[in-house]
Amino acid sequence: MTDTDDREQEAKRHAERFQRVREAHQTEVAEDYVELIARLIDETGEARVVDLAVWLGVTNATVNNTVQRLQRDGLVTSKPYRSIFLTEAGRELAESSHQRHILVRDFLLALGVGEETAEADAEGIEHHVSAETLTAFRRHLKATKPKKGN
Amino acid sequence: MTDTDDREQEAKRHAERFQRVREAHQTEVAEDYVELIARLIDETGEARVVDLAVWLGVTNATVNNTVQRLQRDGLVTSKPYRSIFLTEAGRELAESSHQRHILVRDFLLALGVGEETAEADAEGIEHHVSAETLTAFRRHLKATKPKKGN
DNA sequence: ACAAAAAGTTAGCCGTCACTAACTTTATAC
DNA sequence: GTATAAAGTTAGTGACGGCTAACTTTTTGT
Repeated sequence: MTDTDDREQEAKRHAERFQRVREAHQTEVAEDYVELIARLIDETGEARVVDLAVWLGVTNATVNNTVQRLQRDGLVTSKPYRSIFLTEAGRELAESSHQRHILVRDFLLALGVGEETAEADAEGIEHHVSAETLTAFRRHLKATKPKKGN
Repeated sequence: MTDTDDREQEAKRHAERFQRVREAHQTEVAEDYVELIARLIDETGEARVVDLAVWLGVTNATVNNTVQRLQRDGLVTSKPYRSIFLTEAGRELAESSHQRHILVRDFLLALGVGEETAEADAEGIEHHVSAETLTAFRRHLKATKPKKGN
């Protein structure tokens, strides 16, 4: 029954891929929030609920809920009616998410995708790119981009 | 106050990107299901709840709920205790999802990403790739892949 | 300094997508 | 042809991520 075994193995691998996608979904929101919080702090000095709401296109109430979850999960700290800060873990997650984001975006740009589309697609894609694929992106950028240094 | 206006515009664009990602999320599950249903029908003659459950790595009960939603949304038909069929709309969605899936996968393979990683990443990425980016992927494949017909 | 506006919070709601447990229906194996 | 196994269904639960409405706190403008 090697055929059956093969089929079962394939189903198993298929299922594992889907489980990985589901897991990625659970961290997406957290990554988007900390990335934006880091940016707002960097550019404006602080991250407020109302700014996150505007930049994410959701209501204040939604931001509040999410920030509480992030706090529960040790990514941010905030006291009532005050602005939001990143913990060390939050800062690290923000930094790695940001690096990945710009790599994906730059890769799409290098492929000839337009600015706004690259930015938009990167937002969705970045959460689903493995380390191996990121490496491939980097390799491609190095191979094609060097406009000056060649 | 052009600075403020610029900032507002940027925030607005940012928010729109996130809204697009959120919309994509709502269709992801539907796409994964119809794609798999089409495949199972093609390869085994029918799509049963238990097979979907195994291939997706979820329980029968979860598949049942989702299939009912898909039926409500006009993508599949099924009678109690019987196998699942695609509607015309479901078939079309399955076909376009499949095309997109193999394009993304082949693109990753062409970049030098390994088989299993390409397959896994494609599963997550495919739902977030715009038509423009797909075109860029196709262009890249044509430019690099032509092993025979050149 | 105080009224009005802005920001933040809380409560309650809803849909999605998971789960388990208990049940019914269909298929299978004598 | 009936008992058992497999498949499918239903009911109830829970987390997440969104919403509105009502409320409180802070900020702002005069």
